[in-house]
Amino acid sequence: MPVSNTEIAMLFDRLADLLEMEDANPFRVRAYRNAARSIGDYSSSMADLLAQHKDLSTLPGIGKDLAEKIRTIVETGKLPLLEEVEAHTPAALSELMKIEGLGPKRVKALYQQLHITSAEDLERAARSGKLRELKGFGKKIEEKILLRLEHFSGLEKRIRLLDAEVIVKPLLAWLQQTRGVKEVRVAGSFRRRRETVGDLDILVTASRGSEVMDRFVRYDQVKEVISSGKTRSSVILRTGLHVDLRVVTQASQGAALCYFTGSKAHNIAIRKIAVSKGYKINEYGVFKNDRRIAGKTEQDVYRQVGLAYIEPELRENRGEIEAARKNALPELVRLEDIRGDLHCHTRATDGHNSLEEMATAARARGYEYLAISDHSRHLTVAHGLDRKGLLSEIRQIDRLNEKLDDIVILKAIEVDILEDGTLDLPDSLLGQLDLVVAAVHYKFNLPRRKQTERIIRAMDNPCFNILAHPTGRLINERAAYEVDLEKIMTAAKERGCFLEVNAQPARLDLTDSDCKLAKDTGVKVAISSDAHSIGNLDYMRFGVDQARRGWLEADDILNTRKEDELRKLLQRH
DNA sequence: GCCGTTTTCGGCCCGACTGTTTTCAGTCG
Repeated sequence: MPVSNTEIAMLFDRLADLLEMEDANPFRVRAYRNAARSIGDYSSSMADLLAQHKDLSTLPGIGKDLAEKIRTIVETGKLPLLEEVEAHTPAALSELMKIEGLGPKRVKALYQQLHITSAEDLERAARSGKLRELKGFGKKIEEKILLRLEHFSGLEKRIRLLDAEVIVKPLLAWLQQTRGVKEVRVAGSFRRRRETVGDLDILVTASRGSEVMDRFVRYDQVKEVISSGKTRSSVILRTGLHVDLRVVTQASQGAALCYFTGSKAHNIAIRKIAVSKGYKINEYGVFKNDRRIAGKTEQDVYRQVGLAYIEPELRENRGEIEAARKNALPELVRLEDIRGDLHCHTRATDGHNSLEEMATAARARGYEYLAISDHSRHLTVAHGLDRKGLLSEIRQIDRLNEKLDDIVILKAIEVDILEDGTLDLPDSLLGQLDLVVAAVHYKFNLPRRKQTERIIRAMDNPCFNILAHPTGRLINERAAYEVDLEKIMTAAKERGCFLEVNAQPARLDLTDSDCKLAKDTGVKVAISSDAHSIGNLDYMRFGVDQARRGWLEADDILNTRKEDELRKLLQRH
């Protein structure tokens, strides 16, 4: 299997950790970290780019040296410089740096003076009171390290956006009730609508002397207070989620919101622009010679550095700044642009509600159409429909459509793509439907080329319209199957097919960068809830968020179309 | 190690909190 971008990024990140311990030039260290991030985020794999003879040094943060190192990694799986460094600085030290409170300097001291290379070594030394004797350490640090070690697994765990929403809601209500508090907002990756969040950044606008900090650390879900100051506090909740709270005054609100929304890479890029114009940006505003010239709103901050306003979902330093400078930012799709849902289930297979209940719920959301796409027979665990079952559902939908006059129920199916690329029901039957959603539900482990061929062969069938959850991944549960998405997107465009952004919070498949790839390829996508109950229809907003992160506009989305336009697009040529 | 609307050399984002210090280094975001 070719070396993945994630693996390359991990090697560079580890190299950065170890170099930091060796007191390497901090800017060189940063260059490796930037490269790791840039590569990890990139939508095409480095291996593919090299196979196509692309010049990697044109990628942001990648110069001649790093391009060559990437080539070596792809060709040999190894990074010689890292191996050289590991000869005198064990790779395991990079793991220790993940423990909160331990950075390069302290880890280096631990290694050089106490020969500690693992979490186990560290725990032993802390228990026997040896840590406090080191210079720069003390009793408190020793205690904290022991506390952190209890829950340290070495893996950073990010939780799904929906789970974060559930956790943050009561906390916001709790903070909102504090005297002197004007506004409470969640910033960070939560506001950028990333599919997972590692921690929560909450920004409170309050008058001076507000008690909000006291109240924050007294919240009954707080397990541990990490730090607590006048403007900034940090806690860990019982769920294990890390929450940072910052308090600012109204005059700084916009600058603070920018600052704490990030991403870090975006902020750094913005601040560099400010510096080149003779300004300084921090969380309190934009300053010229210590005089604040902007900061009340985010719009002010961007305007001051000569940029159009950038939506939070785009703030990843993936080209949005250049686009803002040229006034060429996309006009991102909004939830209100969505006219219907093209993938949902009923009780006929594994859904929880009846056809009529789903229709009523969709109408209540203002939709013009709803496609009922139950499973096909191969998916036995979901009681997939056979010929008879589907015909019965078609008749029921016809009858229901006669009764409804303000929403149209589209006849659809989520048909299995079989191993050989054929569809699970005969064309004569699929031809009677308004649209066909097709999906891979088994044989996830085919080699990349075979999986790609399987899906493209399925698209050759003129009944095929939309490829559901194109990579099959489940966030934090199951990796995507090996597939060449770029090839699939090109094939879909050529054949008049579409890809789905499945809006289930655990799927969000396509990913944000895949959405961008779809846009660049010119293939349109459907944002679909894949609802298995009436409540699930609201997952649509997560799909819209993901699409926005992928730069998609209303025009890039199939289900922003009116019914007649939608039907035209579903006609294969 | 990267990068260029002053630059191919000399810069590289900025502040808060903690603990161990007696004025600041380390870490974090």
